[in-house]
Amino acid sequence: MFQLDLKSRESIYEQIINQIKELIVTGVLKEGEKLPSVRELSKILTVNPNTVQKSYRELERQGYVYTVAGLGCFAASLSDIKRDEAAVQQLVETLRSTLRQLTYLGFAAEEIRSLLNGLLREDDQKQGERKKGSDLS
Amino acid sequence: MFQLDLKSRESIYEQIINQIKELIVTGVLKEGEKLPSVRELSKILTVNPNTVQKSYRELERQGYVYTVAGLGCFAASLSDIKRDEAAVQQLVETLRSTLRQLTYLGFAAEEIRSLLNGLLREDDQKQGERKKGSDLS
Amino acid sequence: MFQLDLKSRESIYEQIINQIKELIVTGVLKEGEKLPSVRELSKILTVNPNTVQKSYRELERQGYVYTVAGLGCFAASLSDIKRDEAAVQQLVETLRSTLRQLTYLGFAAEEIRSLLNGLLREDDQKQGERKKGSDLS
Amino acid sequence: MFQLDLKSRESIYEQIINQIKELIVTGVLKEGEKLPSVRELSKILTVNPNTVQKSYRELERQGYVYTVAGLGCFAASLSDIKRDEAAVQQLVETLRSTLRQLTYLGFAAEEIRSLLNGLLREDDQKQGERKKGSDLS
DNA sequence: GTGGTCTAGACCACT
DNA sequence: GTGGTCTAGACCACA
Repeated sequence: MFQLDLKSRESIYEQIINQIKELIVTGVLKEGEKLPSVRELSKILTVNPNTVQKSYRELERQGYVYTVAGLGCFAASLSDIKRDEAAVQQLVETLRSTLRQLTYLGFAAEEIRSLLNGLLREDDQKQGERKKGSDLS
Repeated sequence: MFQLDLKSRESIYEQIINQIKELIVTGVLKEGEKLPSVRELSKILTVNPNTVQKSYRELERQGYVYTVAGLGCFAASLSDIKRDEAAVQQLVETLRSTLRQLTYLGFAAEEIRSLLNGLLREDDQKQGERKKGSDLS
Repeated sequence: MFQLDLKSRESIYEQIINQIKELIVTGVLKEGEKLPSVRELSKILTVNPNTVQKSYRELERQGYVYTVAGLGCFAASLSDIKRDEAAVQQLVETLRSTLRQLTYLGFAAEEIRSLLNGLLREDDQKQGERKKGSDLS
Repeated sequence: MFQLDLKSRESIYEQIINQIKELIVTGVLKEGEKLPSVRELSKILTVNPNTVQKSYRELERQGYVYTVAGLGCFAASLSDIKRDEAAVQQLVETLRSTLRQLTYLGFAAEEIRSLLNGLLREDDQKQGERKKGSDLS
């Protein structure tokens, strides 16, 4: 279910967050479904419960899950996910910066475009979209 | 010359690196031109000299500048910039992750494509390219 | 009869307590009327019987209901409700804190006053008071 | 500078958050001013550094402070404070619930109104407002 | 059993 | 020095 990479520069709790987001967004974890308990998941991943806890709290803050003390943590409805404008802006800023770094490294505009198209196609497949994603234009 | 944002999540030395890279790649700092000394720049930015030092070291490692002991630090030729494969891989990974985050937030493939096209156009203009960049496809 | 919100931050047993208090204070549950048994209510709400049990105990402690062994739990007279000074102090403290939070968020005194007047009017209506509640002054 | 009440039902990190909010909103901590470091404050309060850390992170998330790794934590501009709609809604819900509890305890509408007016006057004084706060109407 | 909070350490990158 | 992350425990209230 989970794949942690301890060597990654992404911190453990961020990896947990992202993997759970993926499970929820792709519909593997359906609305109302219970997530493993903090202690369970911490054992599965052989990480400290506090680390899992931190991930769950952040997921709740962003609206991906809701928590009932004494019962557990449950997947929220996709419509509950908060499209926090500040968060979006930060992602866009990251994109902008990363793209710039690539041009600094000598990538031509064409190379970047084909690279991005590759990445977008990956995503399309992962989302299991039937309709073919249109090209950037 | 410089705009540091202390409130940014990006560390100070990274901001310095990126801004100098920008100056070099856009041709504002021409090949062989001298950069301000570590002490000068640290005063200008009211930043710890160690921080500037670290930035210069990293810039040299990546081939953007070269250092002549006793003389200072100079902009290198654009052709000297090392296209470090590891660095590229990391950037691609960042792109992949960021794009995924956007889909988690409910952005449709269409929205992301148009967002990226916008960012690429920005870059095109910044690079001062005459020919219009083609769209992603 | 009951509306539990599992996603609420309020614990389940508190929600039960408050909803029963509401039924009693508004006269829906009249003096001497029997409440559903712990088991019944726990089934209705699909909640752990211990949770309902805890709510009933607390309601009894506060004088809202009385229990007759072997018969069940009954709504008490409104005059039996204990105006527990400690509880009142705690509620006042909560009010104080909440109002302060609002000022921290930049709410002007005016805004808070009009907000409160709105809430008080809601209450007036719920209580079915004929005479119009006077404004805060 | 700080007054922690270990016996309070409010958790330690929440108390820290609220006291710092107060210092910032009342202008005791001015924009750009440095807060005590996590370790410093933890020693002053004889609490664990992690507890202070948790408070600082939450304050940053809400826009009250900004953080520069390696430098410290600084008071943000009052205009940066995020008036998160969800947070406001929750506060209003708390108010509504608390007011209802009071009526359950037998408080008449008039009693509650005079209680609230008392609390609002406290706030007015604390804010050091010159102009007399108008009454609720 | 569950999550929530807290302590007491440790290591890392950045200034 | 600073904040950020993580581990290894503990205690509490709630279900």
